[in-house]
Amino acid sequence: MPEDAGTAKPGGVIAYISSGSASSPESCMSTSSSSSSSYLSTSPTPPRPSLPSRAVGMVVDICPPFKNGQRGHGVEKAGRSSTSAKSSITKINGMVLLCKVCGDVASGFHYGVHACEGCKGFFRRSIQQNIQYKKCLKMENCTIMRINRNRCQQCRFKKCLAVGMSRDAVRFGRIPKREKQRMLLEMQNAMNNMMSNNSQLHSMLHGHQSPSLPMEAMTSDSSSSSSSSSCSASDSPSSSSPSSPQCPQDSESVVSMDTNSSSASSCGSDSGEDESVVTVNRRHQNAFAYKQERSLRQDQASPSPVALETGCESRMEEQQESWNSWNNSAAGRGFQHCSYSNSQHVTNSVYREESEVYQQQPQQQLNSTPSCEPSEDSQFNTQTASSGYNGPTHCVNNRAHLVCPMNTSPYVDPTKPSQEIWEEFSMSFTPAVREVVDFAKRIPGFRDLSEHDQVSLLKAGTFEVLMVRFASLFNMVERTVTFLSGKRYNLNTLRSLGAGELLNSMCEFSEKLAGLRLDSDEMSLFTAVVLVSADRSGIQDLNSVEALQDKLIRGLRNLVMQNHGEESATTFTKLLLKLPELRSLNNMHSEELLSFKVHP
Amino acid sequence: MPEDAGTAKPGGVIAYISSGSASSPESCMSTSSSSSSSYLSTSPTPPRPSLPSRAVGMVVDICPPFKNGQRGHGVEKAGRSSTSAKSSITKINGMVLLCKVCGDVASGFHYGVHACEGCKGFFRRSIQQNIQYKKCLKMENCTIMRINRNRCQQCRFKKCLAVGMSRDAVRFGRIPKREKQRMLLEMQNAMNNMMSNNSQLHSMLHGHQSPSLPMEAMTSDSSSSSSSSSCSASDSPSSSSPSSPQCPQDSESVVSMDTNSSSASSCGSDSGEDESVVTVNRRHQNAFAYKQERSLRQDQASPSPVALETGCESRMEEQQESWNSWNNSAAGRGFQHCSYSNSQHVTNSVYREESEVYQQQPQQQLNSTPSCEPSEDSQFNTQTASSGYNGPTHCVNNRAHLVCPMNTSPYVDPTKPSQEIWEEFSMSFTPAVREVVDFAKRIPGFRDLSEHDQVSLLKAGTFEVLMVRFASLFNMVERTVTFLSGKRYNLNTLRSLGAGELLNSMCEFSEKLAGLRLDSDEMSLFTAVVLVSADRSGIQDLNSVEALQDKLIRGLRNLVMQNHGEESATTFTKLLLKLPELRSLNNMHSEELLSFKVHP
DNA sequence: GAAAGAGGTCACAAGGTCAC
DNA sequence: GTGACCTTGTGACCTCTTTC
Ligand SMILES: [Zn+2]
Ligand SMILES: [Zn+2]
Ligand SMILES: [Zn+2]
Ligand SMILES: [Zn+2]
Repeated sequence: MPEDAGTAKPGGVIAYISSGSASSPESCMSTSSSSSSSYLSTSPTPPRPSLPSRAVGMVVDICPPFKNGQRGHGVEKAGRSSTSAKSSITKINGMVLLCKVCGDVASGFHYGVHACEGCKGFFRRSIQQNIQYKKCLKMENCTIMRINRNRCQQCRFKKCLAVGMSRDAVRFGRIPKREKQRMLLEMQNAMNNMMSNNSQLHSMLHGHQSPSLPMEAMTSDSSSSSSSSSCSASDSPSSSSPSSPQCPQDSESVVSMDTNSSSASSCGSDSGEDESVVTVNRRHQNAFAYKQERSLRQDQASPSPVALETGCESRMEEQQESWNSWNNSAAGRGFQHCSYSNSQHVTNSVYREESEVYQQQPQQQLNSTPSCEPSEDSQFNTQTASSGYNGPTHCVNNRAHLVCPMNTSPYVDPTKPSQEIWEEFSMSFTPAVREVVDFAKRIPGFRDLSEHDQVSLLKAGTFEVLMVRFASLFNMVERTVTFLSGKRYNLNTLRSLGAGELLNSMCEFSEKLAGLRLDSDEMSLFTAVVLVSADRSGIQDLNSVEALQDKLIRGLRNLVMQNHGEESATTFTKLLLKLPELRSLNNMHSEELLSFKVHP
Repeated sequence: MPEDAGTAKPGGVIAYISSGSASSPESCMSTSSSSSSSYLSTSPTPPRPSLPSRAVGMVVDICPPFKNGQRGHGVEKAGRSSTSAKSSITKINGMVLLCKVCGDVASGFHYGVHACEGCKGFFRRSIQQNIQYKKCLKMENCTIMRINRNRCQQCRFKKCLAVGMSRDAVRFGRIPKREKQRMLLEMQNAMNNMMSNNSQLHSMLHGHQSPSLPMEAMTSDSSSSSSSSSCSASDSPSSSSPSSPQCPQDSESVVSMDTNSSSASSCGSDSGEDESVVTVNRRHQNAFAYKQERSLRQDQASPSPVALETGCESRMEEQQESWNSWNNSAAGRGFQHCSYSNSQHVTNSVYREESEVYQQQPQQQLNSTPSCEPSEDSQFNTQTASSGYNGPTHCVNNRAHLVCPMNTSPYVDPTKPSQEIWEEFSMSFTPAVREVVDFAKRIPGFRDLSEHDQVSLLKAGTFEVLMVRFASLFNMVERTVTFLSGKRYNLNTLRSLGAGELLNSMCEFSEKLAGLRLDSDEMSLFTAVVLVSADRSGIQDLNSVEALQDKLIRGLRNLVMQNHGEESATTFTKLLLKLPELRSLNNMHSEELLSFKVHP
């Protein structure tokens, strides 16, 4: 049903504002729009400038019981006069109202109907000047949607009338309270129905950003009649052409894709100077809290700020430190996801597999030597929090950032508050971090470094160690990535969820590393080398670190020389060359993490 | 991508319009460049009729925020109504937008993309009549530029689609404020990218000179409008207010070499945005705040290119290309400039010196051999900072960022507009970058890589190469650093000027590198290895790069084995271990550079 | 007074035109 | 065909009016 967007009947629709979406109010719009458009035609995403970003999380349709002529809804407008002056959007209790004519975000109740500024203006002009529009070039039944509303004036006007716009349907003045109340109830009802009826859809909706889309799909209104067909043929001369390029996969296009999506939105709201990551997190939460216009549920007092606080307490310090280092990375560039909306989405169930994979493969690697081996299963099977979320959504959501194998799943429930997501992620990877710390402790000589330097190395090197240690999660033969939950996901799926260049680089790296065919001892030693070769800024006793590095490297060389026969020299060299690659991955990773934090 | 901004994501190019007289002489360094037109394009640059004479010089970025609450428009069209009015040119805040398809001056946002009248018309015709163009005579990958856009319709149309033109992406009506805001930010971002040293690599590869000088662009703007308006208040606590010069003294401010970002202040212009400032605490000391903005999907895919119409008229066809690629970088962040006005300070003019020094000395070095030893002569009179600079103070000036040996002097005249400072810096290091490019071209096999990959490697590796090549500028025995001007500065002096951890790390690195006692051949080969070992994200043909790396490494190993007797193995290993260190330095450097850009 | 919509305004873009 | 101009809308904002 959603698929054939064609049928749209934007009826009273409601879009829910999910606070979760982007911390920054504005930013979000981007993603959503793309996704939305796409489902329709493959066509490129039409920009949705007008939609205030914070809008939308999901859209719900409401079908207002009364037909237009009626008045009344309780509503609030995003004050434009207000400081921030978001554009004026009409919402009710956090739900965004959509234009009944075209599905764009409504700016109010105009001429008896919730309509967008465009349709309002169009209608005004139409009636003021009594314009006779040129005849429709098609069958006089064009579907009117935001992206194509200007293509056929006759049909647009017709639609305006059809949905009830009329000069005498105007309602002036403030909305009576009763009216408002009633409306609210109605909406809530509608929402509930939807949710219960179609949970799947619901989750998909949550994944979407664009309001209009979904709703159209679901709109059950019988009313409009016209609809459907439209999109297709007529409009789309475009579809044929423009559309296609959209989902290009060639490198070039990929680039652009990223870009597109990444439009920057500014986020700096405040001045904070040097605050630690912790603070950052806190801020985000606040931001969210602020935004959560709707969800009642998440209001709980401020949750614990830092992700790390979640599970384990022991050794937190160090871990915390390492987090900091990750977080500190350079600039975060917003990275993006392209939404290939249309593409088929696969439910991941298909890829669902046993988790043994994860547990075993990797295990061996660090094991042999000093390794840590987490207590098998339990540790890694952290939560299932997400389990409930089946959302097969193809729709890329903002949080795609967390498409990380250290997470339990690449899918994110958009309805979840950001901090919760982070916490889960944190819980998921924390055991691994601890593993690294334990591993480090077992590296002969590591404990002899000053505590400060141990911490510094861990901070700088944890990611790199994890990368090596979990390289086997990236299976380039099957083109899948195994997450900590044990599930495997296809690369393409992950990409469609927002994974970008970092994923590619990691795969690249893993493949090459695997190609060196190290045995477990070598791998352990190499991992140790990786750790002590981590970025040294901040190290106090450089010589000691260097000495340790030297020692380990010699050991590694001997080991390699011993095991790899003729290729030994080459293999050793190649191993060393993995170090700068790891450093690069580390940087990319840091940026993305940071990016997530900035824009959860 | 990780490293510097330069990565690829289509962004927009920006050019600054310095209307009127080609006043800024300096900026025109491009002029000279133009003369050295590319060997590529044989034909002289065609005049640019359509472009208002003041056309572009280089592209760069942009600027300062205009005030918003006001009516000020971010985007203005050159009045067409006015008599002379050349065609309508869309500019934002003084920056000309360039056509995303061909690079000509854009006349507006057409079909979802900033495009020129030509491309707009072409696209319209194409979709209206659903024209099937004749097949491309070449490889269907013609580069579309203003001068040749009519040569291959198929490719032109393809490019149109590729950049996102589509009927579905049409945007009518006035540009939403937030949209404008966003564009501005993007431009800023683009500018920042440009600023990054990698910039003009592409053209250099072609033998061109870099078009521009970075930032003049922002100049006027900043001055004109109150610009950074917002910086103010909330955001940046202290430093921001231009009027009140401050001299931050906190230890924090003293951080990095290039940057001293500490007092970063974000200038979020308006509250409405969903901006959030993230403050990151990096490596203990350096704290900088930056705002990252990312919108998931914005409408127009990437920011549109803009051209600065400076006075100089060099044309940028090809350069445009490179710009595009640079700008493509991740769009995610939006930076703002805050004008810091610092107080006291001295014009560095005093320190200005001939550049011959740089030009010659260094020159030889990479040519045959790598090392450079600036020292020696009289040229290098170690001059102490104190000389003309009255405030050797510990008072770190905000711009301490540019305390970089690639500059001519660590002192910065605070009264100088930020862009001018950058320009000078740019002029200072550009030759060195060119040197790197030339060096790269001479690496056997490098030219066999695809152009894209050559550029990618250069983008990622230029800093690292420079670091190796100029390592000798760091004299750890005497504890001095020789700047490109030939002058030497004491480490402590530099620290007092704001250099921080990066400087330490660089010294560290240089010392260790020197300890390996490589001869010039080894150094050259090592430098080549460094380049081909640069971060590979974005590389298209990984295998080729790897093969080249392999070849060079073997060569290096042989050479080392031959020269270093017993220590050879160790030396070689140590050399390889320098690679990750370089990567780290590169990251730190990028961050600081970025930081400078963010908070000049 | 505050909220909320009708109408007005005018920055901007789609399309059409017609010398090249 | 091209693309500089022109004409005709469009729609983001704003002001003015009505209603609570
Ligand atoms: Zn509408
Ligand atoms: Zn129609
Ligand atoms: Zn063009
Ligand atoms: Zn062609």
